[in-house]
Amino acid sequence: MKLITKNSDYAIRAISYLSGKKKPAAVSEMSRELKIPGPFLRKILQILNAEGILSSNRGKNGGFTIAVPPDKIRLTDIMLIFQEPIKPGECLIKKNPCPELGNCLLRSRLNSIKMMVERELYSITLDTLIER
Amino acid sequence: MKLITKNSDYAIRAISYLSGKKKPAAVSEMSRELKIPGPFLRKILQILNAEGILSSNRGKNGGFTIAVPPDKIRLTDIMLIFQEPIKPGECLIKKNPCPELGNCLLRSRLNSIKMMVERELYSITLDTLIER
DNA sequence: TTATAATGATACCAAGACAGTATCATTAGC
DNA sequence: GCTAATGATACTGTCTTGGTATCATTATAA
Repeated sequence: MKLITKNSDYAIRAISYLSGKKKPAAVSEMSRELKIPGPFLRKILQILNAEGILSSNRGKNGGFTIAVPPDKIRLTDIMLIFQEPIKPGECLIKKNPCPELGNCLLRSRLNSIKMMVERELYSITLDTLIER
Repeated sequence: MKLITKNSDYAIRAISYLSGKKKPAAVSEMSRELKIPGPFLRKILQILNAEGILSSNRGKNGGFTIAVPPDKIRLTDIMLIFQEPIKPGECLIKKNPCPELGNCLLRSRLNSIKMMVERELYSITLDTLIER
C-alpha cells in the first residue's frame, strides 16, 4: 500500500520549486533541476494548471508559475488530483454483507483508520513542506 | 489507496467462520456460506494453511480448521501475507534526494502517518472482529 | 515574418498488484 | 477403488501507476 504516488510526489516538488521563483519556469528547466523525466513532469504540470494551482504562459520564455499560495494548498488537494481516494477496501458491503460474522466490525475499524489518515493529510499544507 | 484487499478481507471472514466450528470445514461449504468464489477462497485457505494459521485435513470429510486462536492473530499478520506492506511512497530518496527543496520534510510526515497506521492495524486482533 | 521555444491536448505503451480461474496430482475415507 | 477433499501451480483479465510520443497552437525575439 503506497501512501503517495510519484505523480503527487513530483507535483509537490514542482510546486516547491516554483514557490521560490517569480518568473515562469519551463518544463525543461524543472526537469533538469528536479531530475524528473521531462514528458512526465510536463503532464503533471499541465494537470496542475488545469486545476488552477499553477498558471501557464505559452510561447517563448513561457513556463509555469504558482497561482495559489502554498499555505492554501493541502496535501489532500494534490493527492485527490493524482490518486485514487482512500478506501477501507473494495466496497462489497451491499453485495456481500458480513455473512453472520465479523466483517462489519472490521469495516468500522478500517473506516476510522481511514478517517484518521485523511485528517492528517488534510492538516498538512504545502508551505510546511518547503525548506527555506 | 486501498487499506485492505479482498485477499485479506476474505481471509479474515474465513477465519471468523472457522472460529465458530470444531470440525473441519471444506472450501465448498465456506464458499457457499460466505459467498466467496470457490477457487479464489481455496487459494487463500491454502496460503493460510502454509502460514500455519489454519491446518488442513485432506481426503473425504476433510477441510480446514483454525490452528491459532484468533486473539493471537493480528490484522497486520494477515495483511502482510496478502498485501504489499505500507510504504510512504516509492523509495526514490537515494536516487532522487530532495533537490534543494521540501521532499525530506514530506517523507518524514508521511512516515509518521505510516507508523500511525501500522500501530493501529497491529493493535487489532481477530477476536475483536468476531461478533458473538 | 519567420524560426523557435514553449505549452495544450491526447493517444499510446509497459509494469505490477490484485482478482480470479483452471488443472493435474495426491490423499483419505467409505 | 470410487469419491470428496486438499496441494501445487500455472494461467488470464483488469486496473492503477508511470511514463513516452506526437501533433497542434501560441508567443517572443531576431
